[in-house]
Amino acid sequence: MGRRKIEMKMVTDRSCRQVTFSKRRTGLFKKANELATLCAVQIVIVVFSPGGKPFSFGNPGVEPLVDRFTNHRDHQLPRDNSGRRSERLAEELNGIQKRIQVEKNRGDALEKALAAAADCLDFLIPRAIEEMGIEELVEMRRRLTNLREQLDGRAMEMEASSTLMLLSNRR
Amino acid sequence: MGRRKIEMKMVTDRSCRQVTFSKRRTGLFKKANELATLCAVQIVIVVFSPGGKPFSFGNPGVEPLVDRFTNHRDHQLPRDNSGRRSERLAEELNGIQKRIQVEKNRGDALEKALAAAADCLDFLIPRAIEEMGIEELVEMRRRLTNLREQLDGRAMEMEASSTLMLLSNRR
DNA sequence: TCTGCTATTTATAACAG
DNA sequence: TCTGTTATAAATAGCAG
Repeated sequence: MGRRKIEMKMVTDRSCRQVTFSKRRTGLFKKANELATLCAVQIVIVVFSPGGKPFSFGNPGVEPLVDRFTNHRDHQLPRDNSGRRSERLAEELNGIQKRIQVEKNRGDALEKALAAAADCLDFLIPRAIEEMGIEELVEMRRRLTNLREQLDGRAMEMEASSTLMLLSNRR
Repeated sequence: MGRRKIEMKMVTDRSCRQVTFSKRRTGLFKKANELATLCAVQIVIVVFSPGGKPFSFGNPGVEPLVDRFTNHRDHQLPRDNSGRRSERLAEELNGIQKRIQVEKNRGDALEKALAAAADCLDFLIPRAIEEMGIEELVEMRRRLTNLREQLDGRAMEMEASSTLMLLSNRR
């Protein structure tokens, strides 16, 4: 899909990897947005960057990042190419807009993460958690611990179905 | 990306929508898998089909659905097109294989869901849950309840950032 | 309804600034 | 390090069976 075909294994160069991550993350979120739009379905994605920073996409939720970044060419920051009276003013404005954009992005990302968390919550803990007593919490802990052990061990491949069956009954 | 360009709005025909969903979901999961492989990052996707069925992809986790379903063409069910001695036998076999396939699909789907759940778990509850004491569990419940209330009300749009800030500090 | 086939559109790897 | 461009690889819309 680029100038040449690439091997499907980890990109060794840090810098290239970061670039690849950014581009492909954008592409993935765009695809997710299209899927959500075309098929009217709910979707959530959470991905951690090579640096460990979380990025997320969710639908429904606020307008997807993708669109925001794809369609708003006219929101470009002012260039210092015309009148000179505005030079300093423009610079200041530039700074302010940048900060606003940063905050906006942060808010969007976190909101998406929250939506993701909530969806996961629904998945893991089907019924109202606020009604749980201590005993149930303990039981939940046991269940989650179990789940984690199963996963960490990766030894579950063979008996997956039985374990999974149990889990499935919770939905 | 197909024979002709399509409008980015909900596909009105039910049948077409289902097909589009299946194809694009596969594509999305493949992209996600590539991103995870190329950049060595964790990722989780949960999407609900038009029919409301959950599909999920997670890395790390067990082998992706995509590969499993993409590569096993040879597992097709037998057709009743040849010898007649085997007619009844074939029918029976057919039934059995169908049941196996159903169970396999079910297992695969659940396995995926499990992986997704585990990833979400990491997201919500960063440190080892098995070490949590009762007090911490209670605190966790409080936090989760809070989260749910925020979401259910959807009244959070404006003050999202503050709430979200809290969540973000957990990473 | 599901699987496979291509004409096309879309995503992106390598570059360039 | 970020942003934009372009040649090319990859995804997929509409069909066909």
